[in-house]
Amino acid sequence: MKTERGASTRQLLIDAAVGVFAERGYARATTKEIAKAAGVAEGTIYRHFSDKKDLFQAAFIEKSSLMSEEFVRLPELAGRATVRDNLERFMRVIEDLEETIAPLQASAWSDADLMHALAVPEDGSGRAEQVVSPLEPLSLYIRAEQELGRIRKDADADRAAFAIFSIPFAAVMMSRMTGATRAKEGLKIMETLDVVLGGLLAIDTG
Amino acid sequence: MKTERGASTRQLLIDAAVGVFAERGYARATTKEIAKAAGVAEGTIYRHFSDKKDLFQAAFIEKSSLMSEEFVRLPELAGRATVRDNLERFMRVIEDLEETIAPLQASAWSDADLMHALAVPEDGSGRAEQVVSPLEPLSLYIRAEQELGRIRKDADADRAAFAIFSIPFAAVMMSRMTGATRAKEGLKIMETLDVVLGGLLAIDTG
Amino acid sequence: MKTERGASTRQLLIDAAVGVFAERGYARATTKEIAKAAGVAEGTIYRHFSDKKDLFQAAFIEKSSLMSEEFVRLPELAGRATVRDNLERFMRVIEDLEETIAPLQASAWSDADLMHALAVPEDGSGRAEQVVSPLEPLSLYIRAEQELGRIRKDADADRAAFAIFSIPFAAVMMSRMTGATRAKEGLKIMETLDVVLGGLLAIDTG
Amino acid sequence: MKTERGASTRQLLIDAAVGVFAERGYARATTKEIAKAAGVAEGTIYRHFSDKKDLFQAAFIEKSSLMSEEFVRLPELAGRATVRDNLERFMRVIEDLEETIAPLQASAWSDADLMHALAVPEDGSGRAEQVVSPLEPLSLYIRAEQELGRIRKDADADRAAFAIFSIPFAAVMMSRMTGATRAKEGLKIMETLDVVLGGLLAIDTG
DNA sequence: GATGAATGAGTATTCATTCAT
DNA sequence: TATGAATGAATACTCATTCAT
Repeated sequence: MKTERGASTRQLLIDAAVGVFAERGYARATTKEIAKAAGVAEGTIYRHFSDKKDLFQAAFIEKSSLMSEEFVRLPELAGRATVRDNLERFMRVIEDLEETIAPLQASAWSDADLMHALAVPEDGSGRAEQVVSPLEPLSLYIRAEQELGRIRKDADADRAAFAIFSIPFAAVMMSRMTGATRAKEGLKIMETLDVVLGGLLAIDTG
Repeated sequence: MKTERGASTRQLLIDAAVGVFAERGYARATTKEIAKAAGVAEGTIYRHFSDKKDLFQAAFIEKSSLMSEEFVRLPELAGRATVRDNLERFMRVIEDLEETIAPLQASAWSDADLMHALAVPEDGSGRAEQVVSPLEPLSLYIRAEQELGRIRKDADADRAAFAIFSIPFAAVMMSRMTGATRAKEGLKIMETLDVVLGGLLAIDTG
Repeated sequence: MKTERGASTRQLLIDAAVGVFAERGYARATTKEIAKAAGVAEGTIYRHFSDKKDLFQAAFIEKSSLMSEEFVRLPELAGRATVRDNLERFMRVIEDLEETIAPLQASAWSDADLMHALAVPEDGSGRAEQVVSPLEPLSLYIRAEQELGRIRKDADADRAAFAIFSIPFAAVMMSRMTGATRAKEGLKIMETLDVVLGGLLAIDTG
Repeated sequence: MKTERGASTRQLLIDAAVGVFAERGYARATTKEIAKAAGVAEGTIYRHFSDKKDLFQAAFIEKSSLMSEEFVRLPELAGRATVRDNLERFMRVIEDLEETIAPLQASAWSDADLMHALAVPEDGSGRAEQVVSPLEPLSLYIRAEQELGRIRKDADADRAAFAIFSIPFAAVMMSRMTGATRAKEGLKIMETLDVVLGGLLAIDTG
């Protein structure tokens, strides 16, 4: 689009789409409803996006990118404060991230084409590259702390990152699945983190 | 169902529905495809189920129940073999469980009515009650091992159960989301479990 | 379709389609109008035909086949009556044929896919084989008369067939193009035939 | 049009429209494509033409007129060169003419309004009158040659003109209908003309 | 005059559900 | 019970036309 008007309409549509896709899922979200939510005519969608899939993709990338910026800077925390505080920060961000993105991901769940579109954007613009997996910064952070001696060097950093990541990820997913609106509190993320930090096995020897 | 024939048709439909719903998601699964997979005519579905939603519900309960039986017996493992082996067994079962049920859950993700149907079955039979959360048996097992001294008594059993459960859960979810067909292997569940068993924090003092 | 009911519905649709396509052209003919003309619901079309193009094709083949049977037998006329009478018969049949088929052909005129579909039916049933070009029987007839000495042996039979065929073909086309409803009479087909039979060039020598 | 710029834009649009209408047919030609072909914005079309139909009409008249000029002068050939050469020239011109106009005519084929528009131009300028049927000049030419004794006087000139005209007309139409891109060559126009020139009937007596 | 974003009625097609057989 | 033809509301997408800039 070449005008400001067009650009803002595009944004209106993306915002509306995020809401409608998250609420209804990809298949049940209608272009009619999205257009209405954006306050434009249905046909207007197709001036800005080639089809519904393209709009979904744009909505997904938009939301992912917003989070990414904050995320990428988290490994800088290494060495500051305490490991526990830093990991809590990671988990909170992952929680927010998933809370926003998971509904969109899940809404695409069983559409093979859509899944593929999320992985490889059509226009080859490389915009998807900006979407950083939450695992990488976390892995980097853990490695940095291992260097600093605050995390056990015998732990596999990538596996540790996955173990940590899984907790808020599962928490968000489960709370949506069970329909709980505020399951987070009940999930006591910090106590769960403490289990991972301390380990489970009883130390046999004195 | 009053006749053998009717009962088996119903079962054929449920089995077919589980497969189709899991593969395509609720919205994209068509009654035509389900009927074809079951080897019956489309209209036959409506002799056994009031509508598509009802069929979905039956399929969901069916799968959930099947898994539950195996699951409920797992706590008996306490004290036998090693904690690590037993937890691996738990994780493998959770992996299988989620691989079957997660697609069904996710397919209902953003359909309010469908969500409600999963929580409160229409016929009031309470059959849904049979659907045991994977967390409870795991929690029971951990508590049992704590009694036996093989798991640290200062760990919160419920939180520990959630931490363990999250790993295969997230593994299955992520592999579906990224479209990976066999991401499980790459996820190295056992190494991840070891991280949780051993803990992350470096032990400061000698 | 497996029932009589289905078969007759299919025929109703083909008949309705022939009318609507001929009247409105392929692009302007709506499935809604065709369904209405057939007295069925719109969705019913898709139980019998995979899409609009398939319906068009069926309508086209239906009409073409009807004519073909009569056509193929015309070469048997060779040697009987007079050449002029026989060629008149050919021209009348071509006239009828084109009057029925031309509207359908023209309606597909600028749709490349549709054109292709007319040439090569999707199902590979070979039904299109039945659709005989009007040129071939005419060519056969001319050759037969050449053998019998009633048509000049130095004339190229295929070219002669095309020259004869062109007359009723152009007559029908032109009358539609100019919107004339009964241009045929004005076109005086027989007088035009006489021109071709007698030749145009003045015979130079005495 | 009052300015140079406006006039040339109008012409650009007409030229673009001729191409697009001929290629796609009226119904499938989009204003967007025509505007793009003309190198102007879509809205610009409506500065010069009241609607799509009006543009079509202008395109049709334009092409018809262009051809007419060349056509009208052809009867002057009478007496020069050979009848065969002159008629070949006629046929080639008719071929070109139909190749350009036939797609436009056919594209209007089954649109009653469009047909009417071709017959009676909206602006009442009478420009349509300029569109000469190809038959008239040909008929004039034949009559002239009959006077000169190079064409049989007993032939009906109007019918002879139609017989000649039908050949390239049918050739162009058939080649479009069968989708053949270069069917013309295969149609051997000259050999077909020779059939008409020489006549078909065997001359029985010496 | 020219632009191109916006419009919204219109279109082919899908699919859960009904019902006569 | 089972069938499968028929239904028609719903949906993504198109495109001629309008209009603010």
